[in-house]
Amino acid sequence: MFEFLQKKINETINISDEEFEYAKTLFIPKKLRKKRFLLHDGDPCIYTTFVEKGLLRSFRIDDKGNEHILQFGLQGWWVADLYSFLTGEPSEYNIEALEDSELLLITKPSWDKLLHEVPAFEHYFRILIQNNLIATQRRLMGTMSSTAEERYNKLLQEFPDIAQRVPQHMIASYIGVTRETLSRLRSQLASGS
Amino acid sequence: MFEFLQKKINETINISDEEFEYAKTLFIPKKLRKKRFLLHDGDPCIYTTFVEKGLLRSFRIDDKGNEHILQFGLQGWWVADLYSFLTGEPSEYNIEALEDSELLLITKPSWDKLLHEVPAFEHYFRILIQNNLIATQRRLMGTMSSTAEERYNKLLQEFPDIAQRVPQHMIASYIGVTRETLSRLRSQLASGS
DNA sequence: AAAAGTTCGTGACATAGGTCACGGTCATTT
DNA sequence: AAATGACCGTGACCTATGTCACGAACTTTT
Repeated sequence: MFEFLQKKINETINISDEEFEYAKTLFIPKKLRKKRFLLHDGDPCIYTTFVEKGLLRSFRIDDKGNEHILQFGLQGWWVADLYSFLTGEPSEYNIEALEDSELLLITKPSWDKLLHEVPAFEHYFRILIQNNLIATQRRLMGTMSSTAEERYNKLLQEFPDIAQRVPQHMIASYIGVTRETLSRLRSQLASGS
Repeated sequence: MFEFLQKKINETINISDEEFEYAKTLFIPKKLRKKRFLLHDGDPCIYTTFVEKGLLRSFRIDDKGNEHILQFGLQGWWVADLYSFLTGEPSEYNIEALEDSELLLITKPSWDKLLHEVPAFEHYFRILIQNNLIATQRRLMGTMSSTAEERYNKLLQEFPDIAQRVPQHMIASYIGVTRETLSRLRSQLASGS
């Protein structure tokens, strides 16, 4: 159950076996079936989640009822609504399993404890968040300077198998267009080249 | 020269006077006059910058020659191209002073030293980056779900005096529209309400 | 196997925002 | 004081993308 977490953490920091054994006691394993929700908007996001297996998505529903995907959570990724997790405020996001998934949950109090008692974890999460910030900044600049087609290609490059694993309308809502626009774009790409 | 830095840091963490005195030795004070560049794209971003006074902007120029502003750096803010700073790769961003500014620069080696030797700074930067990530995620979702007018109003709300301090075309390139669109939007707002 | 829901394509049309071009004002430089 | 360049508004037109509507294929449920 903890294999992937250990592997991922060891990619960035060095921790002793005892430290990892301690960390393990703070996580709550959970299986989540496809189409089930881990978080509904309006509720506070009380866990940060590590994806051991499966696939999650976090998304927002805007005033007009349109979905916008913030993140796909593949194996080895962390998923949460950070703001709600840190403040306890109601979340504006939903988190849903797109495949049967195996998750490791950690609550805010446990997370605080972990970061405080094992400084290597503070270091680990700093780097994790840092990389996430870089990626999010890139995506932001991409939405401002690239066409839908360029954003689509960039997504396929980053997540080569995502197009096979999730429905097209979710890909559309990740790159920030309607499903119709993506559909036309794809048929152009198929014929054009 | 270090008043604002100390104030800002004390807002999030508790550090002793000795720790701050040590930190001070790692920063390089620099005055940068209006329109001067701290970083040109193509060069590596060798400093992370704290704005003691003045105003910076970091921006990218895309393939078509259009500018896109990633960040306005007001007093008390940190500015850098994080990716380039961390990896040493050439930056795709420019950093320019929009007003005569007083800055505190820290190099990557000094920054690493600081975070390693004073754990409170690791904690401080984790929280800083975390808040930055939350803000960037919000801006990303905003560009996908809001109109140009909504994004403009949101910017004015967040930085009430920015409209007086920077030219309109930079505000346009921050919210992701052309200067013409912003100009029309503003004249609508002026007449409409 | 039938029914219901989900996914995807596509046509007709609407619209927000981009592009190009011009002119006027103001600040900065010489 | 003249000249140059930055800044901003605005008209005419263009284009990418959104909206609405319909139908077909496929999947899941009963």
